[in-house]
Amino acid sequence: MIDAYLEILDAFSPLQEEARALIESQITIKDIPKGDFILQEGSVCNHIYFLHSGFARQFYYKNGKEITEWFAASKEFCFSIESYFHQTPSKLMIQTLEDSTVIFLHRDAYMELSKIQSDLSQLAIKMFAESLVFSQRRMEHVLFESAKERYVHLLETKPNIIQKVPLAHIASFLGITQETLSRIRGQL
Amino acid sequence: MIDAYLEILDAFSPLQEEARALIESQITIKDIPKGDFILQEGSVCNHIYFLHSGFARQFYYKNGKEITEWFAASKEFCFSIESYFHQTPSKLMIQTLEDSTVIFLHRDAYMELSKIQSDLSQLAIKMFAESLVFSQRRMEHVLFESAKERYVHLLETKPNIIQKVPLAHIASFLGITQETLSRIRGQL
DNA sequence: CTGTTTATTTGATAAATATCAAAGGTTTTC
DNA sequence: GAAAACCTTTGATATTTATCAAATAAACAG
Repeated sequence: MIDAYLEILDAFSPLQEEARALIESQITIKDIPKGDFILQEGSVCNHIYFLHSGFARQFYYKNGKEITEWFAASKEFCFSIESYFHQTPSKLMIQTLEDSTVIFLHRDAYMELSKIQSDLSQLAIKMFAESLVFSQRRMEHVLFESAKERYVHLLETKPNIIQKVPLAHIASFLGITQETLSRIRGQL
Repeated sequence: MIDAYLEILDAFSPLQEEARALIESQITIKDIPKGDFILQEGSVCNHIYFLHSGFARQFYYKNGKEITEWFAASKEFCFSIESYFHQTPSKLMIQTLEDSTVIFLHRDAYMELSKIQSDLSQLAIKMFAESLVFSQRRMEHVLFESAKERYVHLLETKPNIIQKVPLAHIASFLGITQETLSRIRGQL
């Protein structure tokens, strides 16, 4: 399990033996049943989470409504960007939608180690850079595409999400109401 | 001029003498007259730009229309995230709106130095992390606020931009038409 | 199974914003 | 300082999406 994890990290940025050993020393693995929270509202996000298996949803409350920010599928990462970097209580919650196995990489330990092991700092740079590019692209979609185009785009790039997740969650992720999404579906 | 620049970097993440000297060895300074491009469409973004003085606009073409992505005021940074990280031709252009003095920090040199000098890698992590938080916040505004709320927010947080920049540029940044923005202004 | 909760669809209407067209204002330029 | 270029406002109308209300459909618990 840990090997697969290290391989995925290595694909972001190459890791030598020493870096791998340091990461291994700073992770914990937990089984989290369906419906439980990986990250709860109000607690500080002190880890980067990796879903070895399972599926999770990241969401928060805005004017009393649940807003889905994104999903994490098997072999993907998630964390609360703002809470992690600013060390503030998280508005974001991360909840499993299936029984999941999650690898926790501890922030402070990692930060310290990244100061003395450059493979680790290069990995962090690469991961945050990719998140930035992703965030940037999503912004373009939200600004310039209609609800229908955004839905079709999600359908094409992440069909598994649409199968697994209730329509209301997808609608809030797309920034539209569930009624509108239902009508869009009807047109396709 | 370089001292002020190093101070601003240092405020992101502390830099020792060695790190400062390495940065100093990798920067170039250029005066760029009003209307000239700091980054042209199609070229690869190989630097992080810092406006020592002046003012610039970042924009790209979408369906034949200019879309303003953001501005860089005096003492601020800019670059094309996607071109810089993926080393692809830039869709984004950065054009000065006033005579400007710009400090160029070279990417490859910086990346190499950051492998051997941890202050530099920590600085990169901090800067990209801040960009991520910023990008995240902007996403929330775009998803949940009306055109009017977004304009008021910009007015409150960056009044200088609204003074300096033609309405059409602000409208495209906000993701609305200039007619709508003009009507919003009329209501305030 | 069968009732109960939860998720999805449908309908009627309202609000926000875009689009197209044109009229006024400002600057810039020679 | 007049013409040209550019920027901003205004008006009429169309489109997209939200909102409120209700009807189905699907999933779930006992």
